[in-house]
This record gives sequence, structure tokens and C-alpha cells, in this order.
Amino acid sequence: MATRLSGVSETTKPTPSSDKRLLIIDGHSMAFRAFYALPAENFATSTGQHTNAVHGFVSMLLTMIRQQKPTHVAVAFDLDTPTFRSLEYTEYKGGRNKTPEEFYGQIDLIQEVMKAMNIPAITLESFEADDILATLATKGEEAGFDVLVVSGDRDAFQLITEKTLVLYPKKGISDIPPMDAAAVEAKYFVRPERYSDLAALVGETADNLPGVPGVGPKTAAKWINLYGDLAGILENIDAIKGKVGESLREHVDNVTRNRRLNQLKHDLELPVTLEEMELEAPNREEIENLFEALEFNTLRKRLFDLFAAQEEEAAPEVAAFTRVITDNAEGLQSFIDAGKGAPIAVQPAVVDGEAVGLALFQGAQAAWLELAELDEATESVLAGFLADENAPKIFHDAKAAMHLLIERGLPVAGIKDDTLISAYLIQPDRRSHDLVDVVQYHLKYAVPVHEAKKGELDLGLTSDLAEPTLAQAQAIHDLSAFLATKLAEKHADELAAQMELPLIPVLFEMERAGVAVDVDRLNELRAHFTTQVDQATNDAFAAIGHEVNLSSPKQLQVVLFEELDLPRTKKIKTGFTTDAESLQDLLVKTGHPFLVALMAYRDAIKLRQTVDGLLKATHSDGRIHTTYAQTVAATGRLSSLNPNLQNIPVRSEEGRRIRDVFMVGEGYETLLTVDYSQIEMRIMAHLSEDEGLIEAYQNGEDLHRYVGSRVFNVAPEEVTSEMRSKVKAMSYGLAYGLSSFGLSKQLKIGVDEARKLMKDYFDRFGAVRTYLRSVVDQARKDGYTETIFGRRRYLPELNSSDRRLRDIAERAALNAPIQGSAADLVKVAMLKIAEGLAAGQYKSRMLLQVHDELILEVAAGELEKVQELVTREMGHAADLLVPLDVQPGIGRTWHEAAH
DNA sequence: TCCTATACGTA
DNA sequence: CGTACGTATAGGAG
Repeated sequence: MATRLSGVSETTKPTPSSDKRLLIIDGHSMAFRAFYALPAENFATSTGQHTNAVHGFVSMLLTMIRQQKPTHVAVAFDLDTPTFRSLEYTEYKGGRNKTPEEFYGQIDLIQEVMKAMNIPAITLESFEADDILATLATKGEEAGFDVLVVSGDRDAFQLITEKTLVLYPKKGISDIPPMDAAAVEAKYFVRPERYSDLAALVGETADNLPGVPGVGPKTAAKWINLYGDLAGILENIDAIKGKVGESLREHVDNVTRNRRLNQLKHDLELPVTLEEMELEAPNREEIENLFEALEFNTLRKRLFDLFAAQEEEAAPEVAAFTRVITDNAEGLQSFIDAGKGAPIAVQPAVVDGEAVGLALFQGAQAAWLELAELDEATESVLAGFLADENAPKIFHDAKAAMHLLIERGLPVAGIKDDTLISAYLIQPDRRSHDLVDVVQYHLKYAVPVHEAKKGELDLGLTSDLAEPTLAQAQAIHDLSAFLATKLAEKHADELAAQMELPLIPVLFEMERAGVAVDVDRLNELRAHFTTQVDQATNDAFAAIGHEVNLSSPKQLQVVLFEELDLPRTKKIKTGFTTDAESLQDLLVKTGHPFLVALMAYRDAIKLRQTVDGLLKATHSDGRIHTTYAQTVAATGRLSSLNPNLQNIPVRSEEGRRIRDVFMVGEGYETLLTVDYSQIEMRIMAHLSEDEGLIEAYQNGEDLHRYVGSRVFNVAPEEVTSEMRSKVKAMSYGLAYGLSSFGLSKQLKIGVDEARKLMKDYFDRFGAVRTYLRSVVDQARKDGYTETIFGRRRYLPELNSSDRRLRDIAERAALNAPIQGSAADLVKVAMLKIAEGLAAGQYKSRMLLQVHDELILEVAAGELEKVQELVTREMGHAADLLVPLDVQPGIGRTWHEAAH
């Protein structure tokens, strides 16, 4: 029987905090502080709206909340309308510099953020934010709060009491020392309640309130301490001797006016109650949208982390479950059987890259296994369950779990669902779908995580892992059910079941297999490229007569545009670009030898970096095991990382030498590469149903030559290579939303010529234009684009009022069905090939996928059949209006196998 | 130690 | 003012 570890795991109630803390912020003054603390030019959205004040303000607010842990928060803002002070004294706050243009609009944005964070932003007609702060401080104290006032205005010091402190930012927006009575006294030699008297005497330049000339804080404090307060001073005004006494008598009207104006109101009627200021979780969607528009990625994470941490301390509203420890075979078996074949969520606990524990969840039961502690019988039950194709399992990132578990001798089959995949298909444009984020987003609670630190593993720690890992397994289980509905709503359920989920074990096997590399050749190449780097470095230094870091664009800018005074290139944020294209232009214009050396340096060091990366990534088995990210690319493509094997050089002669180190591994006969030729163009022909394009492909013509002959109105054999390359660039460009301007730049021709080229193209292939337009129109209506296999990409910004964002979305909409359909095709082919290889019990295996190319390792005697299988399945992955042409290549290395 | 900007490799 | 990616380095902020 299962050992009961802890009956029902309790949901911890948040301990009702007896100390209520109210944080109140002077919105304008803090926004200004933030504005001047952060450079405006570094904080702007792509639309040109400056955000430095918003960023600084929110950053400051988050820090405050984290450090001060307020239970209630409110922000007060000034209005533009006159206040009772400006009405009484028209020069009040006069003479201030005009608000900088970059500040414009940022207060509104801050208020929007406050709204999304559910923090009241308070304004009051004819009063200033300071008065609101004062009223709130008083109200808060009366209601038993500890009050923290954040203001950049020294008038706030008068609010300091035993229960109210002021945070007055001194420099920048960080490092704010809380001011209490003692701090005020230390600085100004008067108690806070007398600070306004002192300020009245001294005056306040910022508010255009002149005081008594010749009287500074020291003198004012001396008088206050001598006569008690301002009233006392005025009573004894004639007793004060000297020049300053005279000055006081002369300017006494200033003083009384100042005092009247700097007295803050404590008794205003506020439109918001204290209860409404209680700090609650932010509106996640609003924050997502707002921060997306503001391009605040770091802040978004900080914000959610902050509130996630708080919610964690509070109680996640998660159903209780029975937790069992299954440290014996019978217990585990009965746990597995209890679900009667319902899917079980599986989540490994990882320390230092190894699975140390495993949480299982089903129904309302959770099981925890410590993998190092399992006896043989229990392990065998577990292994049987994991490997059973008919025992359905749910993961969040099944492929990663498969790697972890197989290292423990536990192969996995029967992946029924993967919530990582589901989350991705629902929101393919999100870059990350961490379990924590996905649960927070969909289920609206914070799933706990255990931050295991390196080298901290001990007996105590493994059990610490149980609680959070069990909660994660429960979350995965709940998420699976929740997302299933969402997937169906979005018509992505079939894609998940038929394509993405079956692909997981295929990718797993490819990653596990890895690709063999010739380490000796890699080292030789490294030395070779290093020689080139050194040579180019020497040449470069010789050309300018001194050393410089050739890898620093910033330093290069100095050399190129200041020392050498070369023509300016395209402007970028940090000055002028030094990219390869511009360097080439500069070389043509000036012929400066430094440019030659620099370009050689760039080429060589890039190749050496690639080689270094490969060397570092080579495992002890002499193979490189990349990881395929199945849930990153918004179009449905895979991506490859650690290392990226989808961007190994091929275009340059030197670069191709790197492809020659990828080789067939021991026990295998050869590498086989098969790639699609012009797959995206073919998909465009299919989707557009353009008769001309379809005919060209059906007749097996050289597409670009064919298109060239039509566009330039010449016979196919008269199409020059120049014409062909123009047409090729244009054809591919179209699928990316290329403009005539872009085409003219790329082909280095006039915009007029480019425009004519495109017009001639569309005159001949009108269906392409119709199709491209319809894609965008349809997507604007639907909110998404769709591939041939029904994969959607959601593009809400197609309806943005911001033209820049809309244009970007339109280009994405043009490209997504084409790139995405190609990605789908390749995935389908991979599934069929994997199936065929298994069915034929071949030893040959797939190793790599590079978008339109598959690389296989072929065992002795299998080449003919495997090649037939691969070319057939790739060629028939979909039934299009045009044939799919695939090109096989055979060789000992990746380079040799290229055709 | 983190993040951003720049540059550059692939399809 | 052409899509989709991943990775390296420099340099600033922390």
C-alpha cells in the first residue's frame, strides 16, 4: 500500500498581516526624477514614444513594493488646472523651464500602468498631489497604517511623524534613504513639524517662492529653536538683530505667504477609499499588452516575478490533493492503476541537469519518487509505466523529460499530451512558455518552483523538491485539460495530435543520436582561422598605425569616421554602422586597406567562433547533440540550439570547410542529405494558384529563368544571369513583403526600375498579387493566418493604429503561410520517414533538419532503400498543385553529401 | 552578472 | 523600407 505521507496537503492561508503599510507616491515628482535619471534616447518604443520616465517610475515602484512590502498603495498626480495656490499667488511655481518634449505623454502612460496594476491614481481638482499625500497620510495614520510617502518635494517632510516616513530620492531613482524625524533633524536642525516654518523663511526656488534674503537653513533653524516656531519668531521679530533681522522684517510678507502656501491640506475629500488601495495582483492581460507596446520586457518579468512571489506567500487556489510516497512497487502500481488508464502528469525534479525525483499526478492523487532511492521492484514498475506506449502520460516539455529520464535508464513512450506544445500552438508568437508563465497565464495561479542551487544537494534538499514538483505535476495535469479546450477552440487540436506530439520522439531520437564530427579537423580549422585572424589583425593595425579592438563596433566607428574620416554610412542608434555591406561600399568608394583587413578579420573570426562553438559542443562520444526547439519559431519552424546546427556556413568556400567536419559515424556507411528545391516558391505557386507558376513547375522548368523570360519579355534562353538573379531576388522577396524600395536597395537599382520590375512581374503573375493581398485581408479579418495544414499565427497588430506595427504585422502575415506551410511539410515528411525507418527495421537514422533539408546517417546496405524512402516521403508530404522536387546527396561528410 | 546593441551565420 | 531564427562580443548598468 501507498504510504501516506501527509494526509491532505493543506493550502496555506495567508497570515493576516497585523501591520498595514500604506505606500503613497507623488506621481509627478517621481516621474520627473525618473525622467532625469534615465537617458530619454535609450528608452523609446519603435514608434518614437519616449518611455524613460515610465520605465524609471515603474522600476522604482517595483523596488518600493519589494523592499517596503506595502499592503496598500496609491499614487497622487497633479492636474494641469489651477490650484488654490496658483490662484492665490500667480507666480507660484512660475519660472520653471518648459517641460521637455520627451516627457510628453509619459504621465498618461504611467497612469495606464497604474490602472493595469490595479493601483489607484488620484487627482483632485484645484489641489496638488502633495495635498493628496498629506490627506492620505493623515487618514492612513488614523486607520492604523504605517505610512510611507514617496516624494521628490521637500514639502513632504512636514508629514513625517512616528508612523509616517518619507522616502526622498536623492540621486537618481535608486538608493532612497527613508527620512524619519531624526533624519530631518540631523539635516535641517528642526523637527519635521517645524520644517514648513523653516522652508517659509528660506524660500523654495523650485516653487518660485522667495524667502528672506540672507537667511538659509542654518539661520532659520537657529531662530526656530530659539523662539519655538514661526509664530514665536514673528512675535519677537523686532528682537532679532543684525542685517538678517532687518531682512526678515523687510520680507516678512514673503514668509507668511510661503507658510500659507506650503501648508499641505490634510482634510480633502478623496475619491478613493483606503480599502481600494489594497495591493492586489495586476491585471495580467493589460500588463502584457501595455508592456508589449512599451517594449518593457525586463520590467514585465520583474513585475510578474514580484507578484508571483507575493502570491506564492498567499495561497494558490489549487485543489487539495492526496500525496503519497510510492517507495514500494505495490504502492506505485496501485497508484498507476487507480487512474484506470486516465493520463498521468509526469514532472521530473532536476538538480544540476539530472533528474533526482519524479512527481506523478492524476485525479486528486500525487506521487513522489526519489529516483536514487528506488528498489529494484519499484524501479521496474516505474520503467514499465514510463515505457508503456499505452499508458498515457502528460508532460510540460516531454522531450526534455525524455532526455533526463533515459539518462536514468528510463525510456519514455506514450506521450499523450505536452502542455508546452499546447501553450505554443495557442500563442505561437510568445518566445517562452515556461511552466510557471503558462500556469500563471491560463490557470491564474503561481506554481511554486524550487531554485536548486549548485552543490546544495543533500538529503534535506531532495525532499524540499517534492512539494514544488508535485504542485507542478498537478499544474501540468490541470493545464492539459484546460488547454485541450483552448486548442479545440483554435482548431489546433489536430495539429497537436497528428503533427507536433508525434514529432517529439522523432526529435528526441535525432538529438540523442547527434552527429559525428572530426575533432582533429575541427582543431586544424581552428588553427587555420586563427592564423587568418592574426594576419588580418596585423594588417588592420598596420593600415591605421595603431591597435584597436576590431570586434568593437564602437571603436571601429572612431577609426573609420573620425580618424580616417571616411564617408558616413547608415545611421544606427550608436552612430554609424560598420556592417559588412557598408564596409564593402566604403571599400569601393575609398579603397582604404584598413577596410580590406577588417573585412578579412570579420570573416575569419566568425568562422573561428563557429568552430570554437562546435568544439565546445562536442560530447565525449565524438558527436554534437543539438537541441531542437519545437515551440519557439512563430511560423512553425524548428530552431536549433546549443549549438545551432541550422546556421553552419555554406555560402563561402572557407565556410564550407566547416561542413566537411560533420561526418558519418562509426557503424554507418554514409551520410545522406535530401533537400527540397525551392519549396517556398512552390508553396507560393500552390497557394496563389497562379497558372503561370504552376505550369512552369509542372513542366520542370528553371523557375527563375521562366519568370525572367516572362517579366523581361524575352525567350527563356535569352534570359541573362543578371536578369535571372534579379527575378530570383524579387520572387523570394515577395514572400517576405519586399517593397520596391527594398528591392531597389538590394539590387542596387533605381526605385523606378524596381517598381517597374515588380509591375511587370505582377502583370504576368497576377494571381500572386491577388493572393498576397488576400492573405493580409483575410488575416486582418480573422486575426490570424493559416498554413496548408491549418497552423495559425495570430497577428492582432494587423489592426493596429500604428502604421509601423501594422506594416511589420503585414509582412509577417505574408510570410507566415509560406514559411509555415514549408515547415509543416518537412515535419510531415520527418514523421513518415521515422515511421518508415522503424517499420523497415532499418538501422539508418535521421540526424539533422535544416528547414528544407534532412541529413541521415545510413547503415551499410541500406542506402538504396533508405534514399528511396526519404525522397518518396519528402516528395509526397503534401498533395500540391505543383510537384515537390527533392534532391538527394550522398557522401562521407555533410560537405561531400551536398550536391 | 545581467541586459542591450551590433554583427552575422542559416533557410 | 524582406521573413524566421541563435550566438558571439563589447560595453554599460548593477
